[in-house]
Amino acid sequence: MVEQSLPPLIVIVGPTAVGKTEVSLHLAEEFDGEIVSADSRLFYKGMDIGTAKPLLEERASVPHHLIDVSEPGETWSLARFQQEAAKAIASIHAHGKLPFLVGGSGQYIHAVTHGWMPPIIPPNPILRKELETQAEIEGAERLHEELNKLDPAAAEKIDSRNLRRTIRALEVIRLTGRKFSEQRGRLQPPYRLLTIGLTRPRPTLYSRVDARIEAMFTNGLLDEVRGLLENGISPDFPAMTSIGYRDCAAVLQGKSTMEEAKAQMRRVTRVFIRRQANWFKLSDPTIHWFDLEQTTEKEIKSKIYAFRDSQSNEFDTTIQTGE
RNA sequence: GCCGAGAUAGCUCAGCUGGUAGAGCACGCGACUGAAAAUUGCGGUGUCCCCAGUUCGAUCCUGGGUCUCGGCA
Repeated sequence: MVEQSLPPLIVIVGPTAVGKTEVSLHLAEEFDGEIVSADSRLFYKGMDIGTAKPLLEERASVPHHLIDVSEPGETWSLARFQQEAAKAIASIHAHGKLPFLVGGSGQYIHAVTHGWMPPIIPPNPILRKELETQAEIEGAERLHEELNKLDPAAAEKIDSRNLRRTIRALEVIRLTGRKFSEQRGRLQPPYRLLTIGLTRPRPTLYSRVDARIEAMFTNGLLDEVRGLLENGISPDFPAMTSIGYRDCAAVLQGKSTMEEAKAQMRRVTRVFIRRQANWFKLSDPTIHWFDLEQTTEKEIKSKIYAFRDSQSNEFDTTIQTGE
């Protein structure tokens, strides 16, 4: 059996503020594991409070990967994450440890667990800017029509006003001369997977978020943002689209109040939680869900023990499921 | 107590000369293959404060009541 030779990977997913950090730390300790972060906001140095980054003390007990690995001015991407994550996982396997891929960035997790092979065309900022300008003048729909002529299959899958995705598709087509829809590949992931989903009832999640936002401010979120701005981190950088940072920048500039910032953060975080649920669905048969309001870590651990000792793919339905 | 304004979706409010109602936000559901904590599509919701009257028909007009807000006492 080919599958039996595949190295194991534990994936831990769930919405923001569900408690992934705490649980995954305990699990990694229990199983002598290391954590690979699958969170698009934890790469950046100096963005700690607003991103709810695991504390240094927490990271001391278990090795962490892909946290604090770049400056806030850098732009990450799906492909870069995929490569870095694969590297980190491989090195963990190489020294005989169990890797835990932990995070809430749905697209990034999927890329790993579903073996996505995005088109190999890197972003072209100049072309993107050009297309953005064109969209401003002629409207996003016009670009979408253009895409529809070049690649109807891609256009059908992208909402006509979704400029981001329309531009990416056009970018790939222009730079390769081939259709975008024909350049998205998919392989079997090279791991034996166990995906664990952590959840809590929405109302609980929402009130945890509210409490967390309050704590962020007491812990100095405004100072953190002030520091970033003073270091020349422009609010335009992708890293600054992290929830709360621009809101805090507005407070610092006297454009809004702290209460307004908090309220905005509460709203946006709730919307974020709902969007995350689109990637991690309770109905997904490949995810083993645990409601942290009513399960103990012991139950999760025994699931992982069973997985680790079984050596088979019985836990992993990803392989069988086509889509 | 008097005068004025108001009472419509969970919230803030819109509703032309009477034909049982709508926008934003919230909330729910979806898409996502090198910017993803990004970007984006779809959706439901209502004793139109209560009672009576006029009318073929009242959220809208008339009378009464209740409550809220402001001003004056």
